[in-house]
Amino acid sequence: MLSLSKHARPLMASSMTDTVPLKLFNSLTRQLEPFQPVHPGEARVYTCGPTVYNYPHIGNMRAYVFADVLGRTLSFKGYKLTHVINITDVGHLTDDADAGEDKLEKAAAENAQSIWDIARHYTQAYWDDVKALNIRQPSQWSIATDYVPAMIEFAKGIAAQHCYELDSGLYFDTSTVANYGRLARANTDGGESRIDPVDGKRHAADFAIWRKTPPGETRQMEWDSPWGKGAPGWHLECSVMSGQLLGFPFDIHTGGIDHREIHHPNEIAQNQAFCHSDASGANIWMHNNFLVERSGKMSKSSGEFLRLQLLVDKGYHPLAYRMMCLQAHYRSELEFSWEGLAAALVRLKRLVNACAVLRRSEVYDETVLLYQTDRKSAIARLPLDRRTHLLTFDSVISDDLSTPTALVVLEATLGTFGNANWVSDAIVTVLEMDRVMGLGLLATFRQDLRIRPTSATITEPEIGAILAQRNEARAAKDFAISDRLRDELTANGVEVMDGDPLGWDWKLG
RNA sequence: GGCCCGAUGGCGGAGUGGUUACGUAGAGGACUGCAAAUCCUCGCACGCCGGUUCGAUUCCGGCUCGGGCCUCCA
Repeated sequence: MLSLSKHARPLMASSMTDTVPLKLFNSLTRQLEPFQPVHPGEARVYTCGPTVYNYPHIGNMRAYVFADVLGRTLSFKGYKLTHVINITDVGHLTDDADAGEDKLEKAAAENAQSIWDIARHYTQAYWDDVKALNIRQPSQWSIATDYVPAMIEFAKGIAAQHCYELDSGLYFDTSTVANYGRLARANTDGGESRIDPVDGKRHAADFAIWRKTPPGETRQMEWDSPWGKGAPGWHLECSVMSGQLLGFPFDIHTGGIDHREIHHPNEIAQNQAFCHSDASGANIWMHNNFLVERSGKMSKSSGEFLRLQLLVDKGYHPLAYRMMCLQAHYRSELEFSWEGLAAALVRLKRLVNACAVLRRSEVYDETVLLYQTDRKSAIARLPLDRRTHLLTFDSVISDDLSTPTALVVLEATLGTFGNANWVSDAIVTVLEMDRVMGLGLLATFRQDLRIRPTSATITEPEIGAILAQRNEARAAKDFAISDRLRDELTANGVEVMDGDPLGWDWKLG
């Protein structure tokens, strides 16, 4: 049992207007920093989104669960959140050199479809996963191809002072900005590259701002520009969309830790050039660590990879994966295993089970209504000792989004609501905490978590019929028949649970 | 070759200069016709070698192993 008092703040400071300061780890400084909004009372966040040339794997989705928890926390802390996630539907290369093939063009060629159809299809697949993981809709999805004219304007603005043109495109000279690569802490001079550099580049780290279509070729996605027909370099889009939609400087830029080394340093260089400033464009840069899998299934290039739908096919509710993500800190690597996913599902089931007691209360509807219409007064009505739990939760989540400990606080808090008179307090507390965790604890029923594995052959009506027969046999104390029927269900992957309102569940693994 | 990170119980994963979360799995008990579900209780760990210290899993150094980035990648 976690010691709640260890995290609790003195009640003296317990007015909800005086919340714990939010501290976040800034990759730029590699330390925790208090969140101080650029615009008072507001939080503007930009998240590097997916490239839609393939299905997202669950490792990709960890980044958006993280960004979601960040956004939810900012809302929880009372900031007016503007969150932008981009959809990259252009500008990814498959080859080593900057002049290589575009991943979308390649996918279109392999599938004999229009590149635009491919992008639409995988964008929808991504949005399906977003929804299934209870990731909140951002204020805006920015689609890269909608911003190509803006990208060209941006490039024109920095071209003279910071760029040079080669046959293959317009390149950014990284020596023209101060402290290039400081985010990555990379020594850009040392070492030998394993990659053949593009001929003519002034520095190995220089990158494409505009990629020209090779002479004689025509691409499905290409635009006219002062540097000829072609497509924008993929670093350009994030600078343009974040700057246009959030304004420089904005508060927080998030992405996977892989972006810390190349993409974000390049984005920062572009921002510096555009703003004529040494500032990076965002006050805080945050990076989530990877989901790792020992057999390397997390790499798309290896062919088969773990999709959220595969988890569902095997009988795991998507929120079990969200739970799995929340159990680890976003800056730690997280090891994926089916055993670990099963553990997360069981934990989620038990939490939902505990919350089901609250939902059956006669004060449930009115309490939820009160919370939804006037959240602040619903919280203000909590007795002081009850409100302390929320302060504890606040201090934990405000400590660089410590979701693993926040989960423990949530569970420990639920455990203290033993008295029937505290049900409405418990409901308000759970609603408030789940606002951040996003597990849908009071929106999900136990039966929602009972996902039919695709391998199951027996149908739900058949299960119901057998269970009815079994109950008859049990009533007649004919346990031989009763046990035979249960064995039959077990053989079909069904677990019978007599003392559980649900009655039965699919067996996993 | 360069840069960076990690190593905690069966598995996952927090955290800490001294009393070492939590989940899941496992054990015992309650309940059950018997199980399961549920509830209660309980084991189980800090990679190796040195150093600093009264005391190190926690700080420092070395080693081993693992991972990431250097090319698109969450």
